[in-house]
Formats: sequence, C-alpha cells, structure tokens
Amino acid sequence: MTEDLSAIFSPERLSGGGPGPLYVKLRRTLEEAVKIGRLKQGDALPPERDIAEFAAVSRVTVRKAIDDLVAEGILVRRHGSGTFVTKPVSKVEQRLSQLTSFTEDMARRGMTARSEWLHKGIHTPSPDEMMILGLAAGTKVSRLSRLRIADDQPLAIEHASVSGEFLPDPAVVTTSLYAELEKRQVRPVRAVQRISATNMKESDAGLLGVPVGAAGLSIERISYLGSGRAVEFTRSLYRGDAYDFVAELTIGAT
Amino acid sequence: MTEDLSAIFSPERLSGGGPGPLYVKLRRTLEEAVKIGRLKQGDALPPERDIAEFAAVSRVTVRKAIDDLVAEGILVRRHGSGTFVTKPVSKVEQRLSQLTSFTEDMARRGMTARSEWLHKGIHTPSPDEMMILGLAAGTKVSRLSRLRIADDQPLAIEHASVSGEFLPDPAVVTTSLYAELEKRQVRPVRAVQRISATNMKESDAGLLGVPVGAAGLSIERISYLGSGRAVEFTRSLYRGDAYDFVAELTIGAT
DNA sequence: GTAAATGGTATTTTTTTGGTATTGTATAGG
DNA sequence: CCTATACAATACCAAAAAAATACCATTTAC
Repeated sequence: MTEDLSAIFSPERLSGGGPGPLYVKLRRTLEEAVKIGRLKQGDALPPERDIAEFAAVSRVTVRKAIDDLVAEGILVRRHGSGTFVTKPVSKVEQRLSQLTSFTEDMARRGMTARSEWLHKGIHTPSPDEMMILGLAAGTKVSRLSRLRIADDQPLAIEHASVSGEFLPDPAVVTTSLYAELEKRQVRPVRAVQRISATNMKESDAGLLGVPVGAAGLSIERISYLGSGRAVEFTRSLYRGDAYDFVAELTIGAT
Repeated sequence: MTEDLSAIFSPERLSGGGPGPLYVKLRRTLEEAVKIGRLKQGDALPPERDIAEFAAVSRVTVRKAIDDLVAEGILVRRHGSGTFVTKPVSKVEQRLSQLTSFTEDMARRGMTARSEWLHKGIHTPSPDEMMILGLAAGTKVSRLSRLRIADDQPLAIEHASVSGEFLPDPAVVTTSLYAELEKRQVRPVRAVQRISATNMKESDAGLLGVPVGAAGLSIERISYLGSGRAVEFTRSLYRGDAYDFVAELTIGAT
C-alpha cells in the first residue's frame, strides 16, 4: 500500500500543484487525494516521516499541511498510531419487501451512489453456479464484481453471476445490471434472499474500510423468471455498521 | 505432519508475503494455507510454540495472527487441546415472509427447541419503550428475556417488551408469548423487522458461547394490532454462524 | 493422579508514530 | 539597518503498537 501512496506525494506532483508555499501545495495534494477517493474514509495516511521523505520536505512541513486538514475535520490524528481519514457514516435502511437496484435505493434516500468495478468477465461456471443457475455443461457464466459506494463511503461488495445465455458479454453493463437485462427482455419477477451475519475477512474488510472481523451483512440473492428459470445469483456483503434492512411482515398463512 | 508444516511457516515465505507487520504476514500465510486446502477443515494447527519456532518469531506474534483468523471464524481455539480449522456449521433457515414463534420454527425443521428464561419482570418503561409502544405516563411494561436453544445449542438471545396493558403479569408466560397474548384476545396482524449485523459484546457472546466480536444477526421487531397500536417490541440477537434468514420477494410495487 | 502438551495472560522491551520546542532563513515593513 | 513574521529544518518527547519473555490454566495421555 505504501508504495502506491508514494506516488501521491512525489515532489513532481507538488511542484505542479500551483503556486504557494510547500505546505500549501502538500495540503492541496492531500485534499485532492481524499476528494477523489484515492484516500478513502478510514484509511491511514503514510507516516509523516515517510511522506516527508517522498515529498523531499521536512516533517514539520508535512505536519503543517496536515494541521489544516485536521482543523477542517477531514483528517484525524492519533498519537502513536497514525493519521486517518475521518469516517463517521449514517445508517441507511433498505426495504426488503421490494427488489430494487442499489442506485435507485440510494437515490431515494438522497444519497449519491456510485460503483467501482472490481471485475467483469466471462468464465466457466463453478459447481455452485452450475447448480444454482441450472446451467448445462459447456455453457458460460458472466461475472460482475463491484464496490458499492454511497456518499463516497464504501458500503458493500457485490459479486453477480449471470447465466451467459442471458448476458453473453458482461462488458456492456455500465451501471445497472437489471437495466441491461431488461433491454434483452429478461425480466426476473421473483427473488429469494438469504440474509446472514458474518465476520469479515481481510480482503473484504480492506475494501470496505473496516477492521478485520467486523460484522457484515451477507445477502445472497437468486432471481427467477416467471418460468421459474434462475437468471442471476448475487452475493453482497454490506458493512454491518452502516447498513440495515427493514422488512414488513403480514401475519397469516403458513 | 509437522515437517510438512514447517514449510508453510518458513521465515522466507513470510518475508515474501508482502508488506506489513510480522503478524499480518503470518496471518496471510495461515489464511492462504486454509484456502488452498493445505490445512483442511477439522485439522489441527501445529502448536503455537512450533509455529513460532518455524517462523522465527515470538509466540505472542503467532497468537496475534491467529487471533484475527479466530475473529473471522476460520479457526477455533481449544484450551489445552489445540487450534483447529473450523468445521462448517449447518445453518438453519427461517422464512422471513411469515411471523412465527421460535418453537414452531425449530419444530418444523426437526430440531428440538427450548428456552431458558433470563428475566421476567414488570418495569417502568425506558424512553425507547415509551416511544415505540406509545405508552402513556404512569403505565408499566413487561419485560421478558430468554436464551433460545436448539438441539442444546444456544442460538439466540431475545428481549421482549410488552405494554403492561396487554400483559400485566409476565410470569404467566411459560412458553409462547404469542399464545399468551392470543388468550387475551390480543392478536398482532402486522410487524416490522429491522435486520442488521453487529459484533457481539462480551455479555451476549458469553451467553451464546461464541467469542467476543463474533458476527451476530440483530433483529428488532415491532408488532402491531389491526388498529395500528404497537403491542410488542422484541430485540433478538442470533448467532451469525448458525442462523440465517430467507426472504422471498416479489418484484413490483413500491 | 501425575506429567506432558497446549492454549491463555500479564509484563516488559523495542519500534513506530504523532507532538513539541528550538533554531535557522528569507522577506516585508518600519 | 533592525525587527517582526512566515516558512522550513533539526532535534528531542510521548503515546501507541508491535514483539518478546515469563508464567498461568486447561486438557490430554499414561
């Protein structure tokens, strides 16, 4: 991770960052890195000594740049530990009783949602996928993985597997998977979700900016056509501290 | 066996395992060993002292690496015995689309369910309870807490608060709260559940027999009469490693 | 029951990281 | 010319994390 960050603080980038004293340039550089998401909420900055070395300035200069951002509340210092991008998040609710896209869902709550694609590709199905999607031997499956982000806060990781028959080329999906399926006249009408809690492993925790072992809400969804044929299989992992579902139930028939 | 494992934990492999503190490298190494099947489910890890020697680090460092994997639920420690790769726990499903009692639910799945009462009593309502149940000043609330056990395995903690008006004496409830309410002609017809994931605190983890920080499924339910009046407010905490919910959705109306 | 093996914990030391005081340098204003 | 101020560098301080050491508690084997 540190080697990636060294790029942010290279002397060349600082000089190109406009006029003013060194610490102002550094501050702008840092501010930009946070703003564009290069440094995400909860991330630790490299140690001041390292930044100073990368940027070829003294540590005090680095501190002065950071001072301003701390005063703005963008960064938080912890003595002996490090400097971190501030992280409070508000909880979001989702109505379980309807199946909507993440983007629509966030928009309804007045949050700006975006995604970062982690992967798009077409593959030979895993045994799980074959069974769940009911695939014949020789058929392929499209896999799409993305990081769901709301108000610049990573909120969930989503892995979708779609039968290649319904989506031969995953690259065409840019925003909504459902919209793309709709274009192809593929309209799921029913879905089953399995909801469970799990402790996050390192890779997922890292992506979502939470500590290893943090509670996550795992949701597996299979959606079906009217014919009963399975279309799509999605596994999502939501941050437990930032998301919850609301379900409305009616008491009655078994 | 031991000589094979020494290869896994050799200092060279640790150094090559990327950046970060020793214990992080060790954790990655262990995680990988489990993932690729070098360490299979049920296998015992070598003793911490041996790993420490192989990897040329202290035992505490080894423990710290293992700590994280235990927090993720990948490994399980047994004092005096060893550390083992976790066996998969058979998960129990619950249909979210209907509101049933725990006992019925388990019975349907062929499991013997029982409860241990942790508390029964009548109290002055907390602000939360007053607001949610819509209680007037001076009214009381019945609180019932129990540990839900399925096949001698603690599965959930349940705290119920019922308006004193509907249940003046909590002591009369022996098995089913709903049955008792039914007797009094109190029939909730609708409920709203909020589902979220959380890391368990010590007191809850102790009751459920899981490590502190383990993922739990938290479910808050408020049930209503036909009139719209709130009857009962229940907070449940299920073991994340042994329970999941299944929800069936229909795509359509907002 | 005892001893060996194994995980658990408390304490200490070392390393890492932010915090602060001091000094030097250049520039603007009197 | 001197001084006040902003900027930057050096050196040292303090808190936290990482790692090592030593000892405790439980389980298992005999």
